[in-house]
Amino acid sequence: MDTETAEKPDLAKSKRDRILEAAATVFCQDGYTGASIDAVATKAGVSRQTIYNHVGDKDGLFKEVVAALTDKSAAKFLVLLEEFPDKPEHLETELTAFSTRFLTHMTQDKTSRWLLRLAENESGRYPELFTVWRQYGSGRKRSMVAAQLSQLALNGYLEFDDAALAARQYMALLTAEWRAEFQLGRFPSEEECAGMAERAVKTFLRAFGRR
Amino acid sequence: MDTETAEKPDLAKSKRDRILEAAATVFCQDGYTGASIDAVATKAGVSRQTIYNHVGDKDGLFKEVVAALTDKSAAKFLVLLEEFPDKPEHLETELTAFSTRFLTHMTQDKTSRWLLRLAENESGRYPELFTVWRQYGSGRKRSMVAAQLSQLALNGYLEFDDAALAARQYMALLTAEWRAEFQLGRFPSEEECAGMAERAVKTFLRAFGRR
DNA sequence: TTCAAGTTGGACACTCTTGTCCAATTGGAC
DNA sequence: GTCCAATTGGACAAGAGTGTCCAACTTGAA
Repeated sequence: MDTETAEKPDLAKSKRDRILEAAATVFCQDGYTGASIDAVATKAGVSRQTIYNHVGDKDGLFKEVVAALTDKSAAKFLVLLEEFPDKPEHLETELTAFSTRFLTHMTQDKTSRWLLRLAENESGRYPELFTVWRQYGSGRKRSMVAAQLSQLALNGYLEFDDAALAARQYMALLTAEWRAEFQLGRFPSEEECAGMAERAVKTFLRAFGRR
Repeated sequence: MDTETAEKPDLAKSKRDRILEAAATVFCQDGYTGASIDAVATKAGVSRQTIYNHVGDKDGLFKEVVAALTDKSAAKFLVLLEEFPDKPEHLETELTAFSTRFLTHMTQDKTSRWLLRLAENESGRYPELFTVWRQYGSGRKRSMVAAQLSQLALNGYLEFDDAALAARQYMALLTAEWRAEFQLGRFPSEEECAGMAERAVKTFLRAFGRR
């Protein structure tokens, strides 16, 4: 109360979690070089030494953060994917509903946004980071989406030659407006996500829907 | 010859240009915080003091770089846009040809790639940088593309409700594969750009081409 | 030649960061 | 209460970066 830290020590969580969470924020905000261990320490409400005890050095901290975020994000996406429509009654409606949840997750979920930012920003410094992210993160997601789209095609809802390409284009359309407009600090509300998803799905179905 | 600098002092250019060019490279590679004036100086083949004489301080250097890149990129795009098909004989062929050049420019031209990277990475530190870039850079380009697409629609080649949305989705489709696959250091060859452009245009026309 | 402007490299003070060390403190298990 | 491990805060050396100062040097023009 008397200290000036308006941060969120957020007790109840383990020190380790608090460190990783704070580190994710700081890394994403300031980049690898700009991030200071001290900033992480104060944000986590922890002494600097404790961080060194847990993760060794700055590199270790960074890698732990990426690993943790990757796992978390993958788990969440798996849950999300279960709602992908199999044999929809109204394809457009149901695909839009799924897309809305997907986009909301990508844009609002801290984990996903952090990971995306880290992968895009620090890929120069950590080439393997981009590779891993592409393989386990976006790549894995895309191939899962491709599988779902294939099923829809098999069931006669869609028409395309290349499922992987369709999945890529689906995701590009879904994030088109977000990338152009929001990207920076602010991020879209759920209503805005719904609008973007609706417009993306409409175009996607114009291209790939059964004629 | 006897020095170990494998860099490119690139005489003949004015000192100022060499400084800005080197600074662009370093800023994009290492980010704002990670970039050091010394690195810029040696890369430009110039003494550190000279940089301070020209641009004041690090902030000034950064802003000069962004301004220079913005101007350069805008000028190049204007030239490029003149080749956008007005009344094409074969829409798909001609739109693909333009898209190939557009994508090649975006992915291979150092200026564009640097600017895109800077805008995406440093928008946290310089919110107005993202704003300016969106307004004069990507936003301006998109609205020009939208105008061209409107003309095609008016001439009976395309069908859509919202030209701005169509332009956004066009650009998203165009860059879909690049964002997913390349992004990092490596960038696509002209043949790869042609392939990506072809696939993007095909989908775009499936969605918006005259039935 | 002489002058002036630009340039150079080196030295400098200052700040910030990393990573280490350590003595003091805490807090839970027994 | 006692013990033990984790934690804390502070001090510290080493390194890197910024921005300033300045004396020496180029270079082209008057």
